[in-house]
Amino acid sequence: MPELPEVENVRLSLLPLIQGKTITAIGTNWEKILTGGLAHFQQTLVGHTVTGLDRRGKYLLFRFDHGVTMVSHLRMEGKYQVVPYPTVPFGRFAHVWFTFSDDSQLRYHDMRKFGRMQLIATGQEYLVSGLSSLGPEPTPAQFDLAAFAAKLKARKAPIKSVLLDQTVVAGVGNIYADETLWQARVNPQQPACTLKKTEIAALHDAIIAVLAQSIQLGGTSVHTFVDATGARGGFQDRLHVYERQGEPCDRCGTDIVKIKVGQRGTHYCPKCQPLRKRVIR
DNA sequence: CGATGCCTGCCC
DNA sequence: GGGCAGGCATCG
Repeated sequence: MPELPEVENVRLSLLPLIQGKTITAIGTNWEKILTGGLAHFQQTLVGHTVTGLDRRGKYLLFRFDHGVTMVSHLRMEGKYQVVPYPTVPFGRFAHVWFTFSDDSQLRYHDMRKFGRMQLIATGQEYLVSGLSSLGPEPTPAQFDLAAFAAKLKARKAPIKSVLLDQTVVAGVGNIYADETLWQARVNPQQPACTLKKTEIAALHDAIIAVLAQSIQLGGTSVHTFVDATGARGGFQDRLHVYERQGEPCDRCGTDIVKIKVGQRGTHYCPKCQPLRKRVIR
């Protein structure tokens, strides 16, 4: 499912539904999602109150009143929902549920069971694998152009693969990698270390702009994404290349093509985003 | 680094 | 039945 803009919209929609609520029970039918096991979650969280909900990259950070944070990653298909009563029928893919003292219930749905939750002391989030080495948030204040350029210079891999590396910049996934490369007119297979200074700057700016615009529009619902209220996003109507193979490029009319880069489906315009072959002699 | 596993559904 | 799907950890 979700890349940074989708996770941010989950955060925005979910926070008002759970803030100030106290957990009275926790259940699961797929314990593997709960790192450390169900009993650990019950012992740590029951009787405690949600004070906030933060996000870092694609990770959600549920804050509790006793200095505990629940780190939650939705991976491909994870979704949160809040129902008013525990008696509301469970969907087939509800795998974890948190009951609150007002009888409402937070439910985690995950068709593919890839998502994971784990508990950590607030302030020690850097110990969680994935969060420990996460790159900067893609915002003007956090995402430094010179540092980005230095990271690209050190990598021979295709730029598309490097954008998916969360240690380079946090929150870009398969949709936004393709979209930001189209915006910056960079070929996804171009070795990262061969990008020109102007291309790096264009890509840096595109990452900031595209993700911010998608957050504003509620994220991208091209497959199944919905926020905590069940609302779809709006950015799927602004996609230029993702899953548009065979359709004309919005800039030049050339057919968008789909290839594989690092085992991931990759969409681009062969005319606007030409691959610069290394000049041999 | 690239490849594989984790899961289930869907589309060909 | 095979291949693919908004991701990441964990191998070699």
